[in-house]
Amino acid sequence: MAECVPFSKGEWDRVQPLHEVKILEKNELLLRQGEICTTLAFVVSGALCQFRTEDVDPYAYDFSFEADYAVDFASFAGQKPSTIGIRALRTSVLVCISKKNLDAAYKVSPAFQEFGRLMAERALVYDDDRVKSLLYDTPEERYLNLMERDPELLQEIPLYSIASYLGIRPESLSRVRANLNKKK
Amino acid sequence: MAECVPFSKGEWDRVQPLHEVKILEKNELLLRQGEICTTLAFVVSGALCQFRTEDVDPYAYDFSFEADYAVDFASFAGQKPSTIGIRALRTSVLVCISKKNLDAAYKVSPAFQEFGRLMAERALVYDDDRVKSLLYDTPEERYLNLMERDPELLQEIPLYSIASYLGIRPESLSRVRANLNKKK
DNA sequence: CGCCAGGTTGAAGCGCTTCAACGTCTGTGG
DNA sequence: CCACAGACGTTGAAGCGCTTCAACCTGGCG
Repeated sequence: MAECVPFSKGEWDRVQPLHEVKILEKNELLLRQGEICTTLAFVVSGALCQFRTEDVDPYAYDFSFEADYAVDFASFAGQKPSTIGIRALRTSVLVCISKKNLDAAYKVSPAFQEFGRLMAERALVYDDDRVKSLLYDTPEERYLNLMERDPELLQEIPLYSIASYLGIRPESLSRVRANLNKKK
Repeated sequence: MAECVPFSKGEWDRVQPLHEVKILEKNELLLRQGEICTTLAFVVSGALCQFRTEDVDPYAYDFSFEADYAVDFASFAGQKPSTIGIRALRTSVLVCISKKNLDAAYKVSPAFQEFGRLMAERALVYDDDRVKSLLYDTPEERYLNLMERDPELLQEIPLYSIASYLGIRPESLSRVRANLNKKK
């Protein structure tokens, strides 16, 4: 975490205690849909998914893998009710910081400001890609891209969650996969 | 610009000269697709659109209205060729800062760091909404939302650009609109 | 064993696309 | 001033891809 930004020793000592390590078992919730998201979680290991419960099937809106952040940012930044929940797909180790502590960290550490900016920018590039992918790529292409990003995912979470991330129905994903098998 | 972040007088004096005001006439390009995006532009007035030229029709990927930023962020941050172009939809007044100057500004001003972070976070919430909208909303709903955000847009840019922003073909948008007229 | 969750497959339906024709408006040149 | 061309939008008809609904299969588990 500290490698990419030049923290001074003093800064790091003040900022580090504001964090908290949290371990989530598989299927445990980091955030319940409708609650205010008070915690920003950095995924040290494991994987989480953000989902909506309105729909019949648990609807996966996004995944967070190692070195990603897991958060409903709109809820966290604006301190308003979240529109999604967050659940651990596997046992996951998180480094968490509360909204209050994060604001405090930003106050005492310019380097942490920079770090926060870089993280937001990285997330921005990711979201940008996702928008492009939803606009321009076929479900099959989106599926192949996701598999490339995390091949193990397939072994651990139901296909209907993957389908919802891709923006299609489970049955359609099933056919996409059948098609890919035929091609090979 | 300075209102939302506590710039000290000295900081602001050092950062302000790094910016440059630019005026773009209608249809003038801020960025040509394939070039490296070297400039971050804040839209003081006017409107721009980000588009791809691969497609037959100019494909609008996103719009930038007043108080938005116009930039291919992936290209700007990574200094690699852009996948989109940026064009003025109307005569637009921009406050620009180059990648080099922005990095310099971040170095001399912690308040500017914070400002940058807040801007990235705002863009993040926007992109997040867009992803949700593409996943969950119908083209008709997306159309109504866009019209609410900038009703004048309709008068100034071709419908086929709006269609591509929504992720549908011009003919489909035409039918959506015909449908809405019938309903009223 | 029997149940249930997850996945696949088939058939029908629907929404967006594709292609083609036509309408309208605007600008341009004879 | 009219004629014509080109850009933009609309409309119709056919096609295709994803959805919907229903049936069925499989593996895990009480």
